[in-house]
Amino acid sequence: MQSETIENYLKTIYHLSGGNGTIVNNKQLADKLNVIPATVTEAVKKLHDLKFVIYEKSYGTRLTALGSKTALSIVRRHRIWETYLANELGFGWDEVHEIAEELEHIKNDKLIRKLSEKLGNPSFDPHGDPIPDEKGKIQKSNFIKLSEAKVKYNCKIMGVTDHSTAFLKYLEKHELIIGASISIKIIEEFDNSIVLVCQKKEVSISPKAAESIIVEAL
Amino acid sequence: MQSETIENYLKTIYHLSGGNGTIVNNKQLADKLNVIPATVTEAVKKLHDLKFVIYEKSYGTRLTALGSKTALSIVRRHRIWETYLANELGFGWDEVHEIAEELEHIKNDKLIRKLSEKLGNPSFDPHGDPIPDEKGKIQKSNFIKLSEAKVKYNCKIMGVTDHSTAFLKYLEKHELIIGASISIKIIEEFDNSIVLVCQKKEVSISPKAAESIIVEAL
DNA sequence: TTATTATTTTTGGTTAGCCAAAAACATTAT
DNA sequence: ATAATGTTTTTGGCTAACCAAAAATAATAA
Ligand SMILES: [Mn+2]
Ligand SMILES: [Mn+2]
Ligand SMILES: [Mn+2]
Ligand SMILES: [Mn+2]
Repeated sequence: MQSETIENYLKTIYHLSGGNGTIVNNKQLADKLNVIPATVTEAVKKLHDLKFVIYEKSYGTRLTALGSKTALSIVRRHRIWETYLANELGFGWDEVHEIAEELEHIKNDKLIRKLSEKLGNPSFDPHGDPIPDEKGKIQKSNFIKLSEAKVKYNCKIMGVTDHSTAFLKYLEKHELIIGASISIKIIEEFDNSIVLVCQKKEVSISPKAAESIIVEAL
Repeated sequence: MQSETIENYLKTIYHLSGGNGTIVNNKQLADKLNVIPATVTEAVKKLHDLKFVIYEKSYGTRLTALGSKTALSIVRRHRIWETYLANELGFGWDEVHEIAEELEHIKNDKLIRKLSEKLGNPSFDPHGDPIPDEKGKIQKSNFIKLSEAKVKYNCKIMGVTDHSTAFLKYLEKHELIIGASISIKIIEEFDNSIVLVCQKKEVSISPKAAESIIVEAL
């Protein structure tokens, strides 16, 4: 079985490559995993030997089919746990990521299946991220970034791409939570800030924040 | 924070010493932890340096107050998870131990508190073992081994001391589950086997099995 | 008490994961 | 094209956990 370290590498490569097989470089991995690039060099060599990635010296690393499948199963475990912690145990969406970061490494298929069933086999986690199914298939959506929405659009908040506590707390304060309906009132010409209505209240959102909010245009 | 290895040592020392501060020797630990005695020697030296145990060379090891407190919190996590897996996710009592063996190492007090609350702060796990509270206090009971029960006793099954799948499956087959009411019909003179009635059916139990069943005499 | 057996410790060695510093490559700017 | 900068690799070294084999202790049997 893979170690926790290997699993964290695979998951990180998966995320950095944006889900498709894009090449990832050592610096990016080193930054995300809080190790120095020399450590990454060693690690990706090993992952290559284990057939999880193709590592081309001084160039970069990409997942093989095996690596991709493995990464997806870790992502699945992570997001099932996040959903479980939020929906069944009442944790806030800003708290679940950290705990899931540990729980994701428990390798027991039956456990994940039972959790998933209890949750009604959800396709999205509390941040709106898709949960791969047992085969690794991800339900794809036609969601857009809030920053791409136009004036007068009516949208539903489906997720966030920034998982920081600060950001999530900020959203909560304005009741900008998953599932909330919003309508775009104004997009300021000079700075692209967005004025929208949510729960009958007007809120102004910076373009930076709008970049991190995922919505479905209705 | 303590590593998983250290936690497993502490928990094992706790169990081998029977909960009180009895001295444990290297051979016992080596057997339980599936390592060789030389490895244990190194480990207990380290645990001593960390103030978790008192290790006396060539003699044995016992938990300090700190070690005991730490061990108790691991036991608590283990048993809360076991209860959760059994009661909320529908795992069999023969399946929960193995999974809890991993889950017990997730150190998040809030998580354990939430799980415990959801379960109604139980005092006993699916095997009838007591769950220490946050302070490490164990609710003590006046349970006896079934092998100590006398003829005509009416009892309630409260736990088991053998957690093997084989044994638990055997009990299930005879509907000898936690909470079941039984009455002792006969205790055979020549081999101490016990004939009892459970769910209106007569069952004969070997003295070895009776040693591993914990009951409350009513 | 001496011999035998069991347990414990010491010593030397391994592997996984990490870092620091220096050297080798690549990329970008001038 | 050359210099400056950024990235990657190499080399040497570290710690936590493990094992094997040999030496030292302790416990038990003769
Ligand atoms: Mn992780
Ligand atoms: Mn998520
Ligand atoms: Mn464990
Ligand atoms: Mn138990």
